[in-house]
Amino acid sequence: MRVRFCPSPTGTPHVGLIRTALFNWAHARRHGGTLVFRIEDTDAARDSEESYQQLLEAMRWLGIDWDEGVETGGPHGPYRQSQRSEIYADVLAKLREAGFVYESYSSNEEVKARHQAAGRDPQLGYDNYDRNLTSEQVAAFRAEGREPVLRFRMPDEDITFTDLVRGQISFAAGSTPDFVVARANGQPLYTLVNPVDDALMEITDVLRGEDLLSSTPRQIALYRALYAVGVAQHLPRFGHLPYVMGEGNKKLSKRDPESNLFHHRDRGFIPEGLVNYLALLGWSISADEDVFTVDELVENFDVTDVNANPARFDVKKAEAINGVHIRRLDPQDFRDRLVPYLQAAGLVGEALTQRQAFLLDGAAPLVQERIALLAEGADMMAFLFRDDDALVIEDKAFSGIGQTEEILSVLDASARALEPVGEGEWTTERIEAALREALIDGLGLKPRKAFGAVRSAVSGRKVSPPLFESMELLGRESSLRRIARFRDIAAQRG
RNA sequence: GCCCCCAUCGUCUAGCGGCCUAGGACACCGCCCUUUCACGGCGGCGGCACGGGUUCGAAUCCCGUUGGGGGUACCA
Repeated sequence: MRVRFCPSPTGTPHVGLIRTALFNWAHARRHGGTLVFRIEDTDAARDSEESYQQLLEAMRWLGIDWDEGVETGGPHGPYRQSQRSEIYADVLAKLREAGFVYESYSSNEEVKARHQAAGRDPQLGYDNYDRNLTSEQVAAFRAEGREPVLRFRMPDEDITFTDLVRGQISFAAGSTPDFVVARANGQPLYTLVNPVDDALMEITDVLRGEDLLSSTPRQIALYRALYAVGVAQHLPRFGHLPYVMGEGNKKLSKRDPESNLFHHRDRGFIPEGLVNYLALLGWSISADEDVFTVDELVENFDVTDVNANPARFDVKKAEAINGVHIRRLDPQDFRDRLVPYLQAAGLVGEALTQRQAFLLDGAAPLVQERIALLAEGADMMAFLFRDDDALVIEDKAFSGIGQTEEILSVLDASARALEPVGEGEWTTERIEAALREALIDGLGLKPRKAFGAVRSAVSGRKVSPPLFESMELLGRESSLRRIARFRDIAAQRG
């Protein structure tokens, strides 16, 4: 089995595209097949090197590896279509010689005019007019300086195939007009190049987006012609994967940030989580479980189980799945993965200082259970990395912790209780005991209220990692200092 | 217009003629746990688009309707 993923490098990687890559990969891996990674850059106006690099980055980040193709090479290279011009010219010559392809001089306007003159719907596509031009007509067009495109002559027969995900699909003879395979300047188009390379690279299974479903009859007809001229050995199987939708009933747009794979990475999705979620778009591993590993995906994936209907990308669910995978991470691994997010947030530099490493080591286990995205984790522990006096106190930190008077008394009692706790005994247990005695027993407060003010003082927020643990990490001096500072701010606030 | 695809809770799905008074997950709403937020546990809300067939029996098969999507390029 030989499978391929062949994106054209336009724009930043779209989650729908990556899902296609993932399914192709899973399909190949499941059956011990070969995955070919080819780049379809035949449209110089739209393709970019940057996009190509992003494609590589996306694949590597998610662990979608390929056996043959760009960067890795293989027996059927080159794998960038922009470097395969001679091959296409050669195939085109064979096709012309065998009469499968002909010169077409009609402009769109002329086609439309002919439809109108004949009383047909002008919206109809190409009318196959140039199929049998006489040599005089050709000479006349040439004399006008017109350059012909090359069209493929569609056979006059129904085309039926069995789609791996949709079952049997038929297109009636005549429903697909002759199509252009090469521009007037000789440049071959996707319509030619895609099946030609699939044939040359001996692809057996074509898994692609639903948007290409209606071009399949052209593909199959061309394949038969390629077979006739000795370029193709056999027709591949086709499977058309459903769309990934956005809000409403629209295909997830490239302009929608959610369509951007890297947007999700930046927010803190981990490959394990995103792969899991992406696989859930159109496929499921079982009736009552939807969290699984890549290995489980490979073990269980079957294209014929893929749903034919489009799936909406649900960020909430994606995050929930990601959260489960984050919790499954080995603590050390989780800690390490947080670093880039701490850096992106400007909380730490290129290399961690000893103090920063200490804080991260201590805080990572505290946040691992409570987040769904890595960026959330960095954000939640941000207060530890700030200077005491630079800590931002959020407005919300004042809500739900009582009136000013009450806040001050809680803070004063806390400070009094904590002062006697020495540097050497500054542990979670001692801090909790001291605070409980002073606030719960002493002031008779409910825990919820009692620790709220201290939390706000220490973290500047209403929500934080566990308080006593956080204070131990922060240290005695910082903790007391923050309590004092918050007291001042609260007093001033009135 | 024409061609093609699709149709189960709000969302992703299980279901391939009886196991379905339709199962799970996310979201949402309660409750429990609890130093906040989470996690975890328990419970709730909520769906087979419609109409005809076929069959002893239909979410499942067939036809139609409606609705959605895609194609109809010298883009891929």
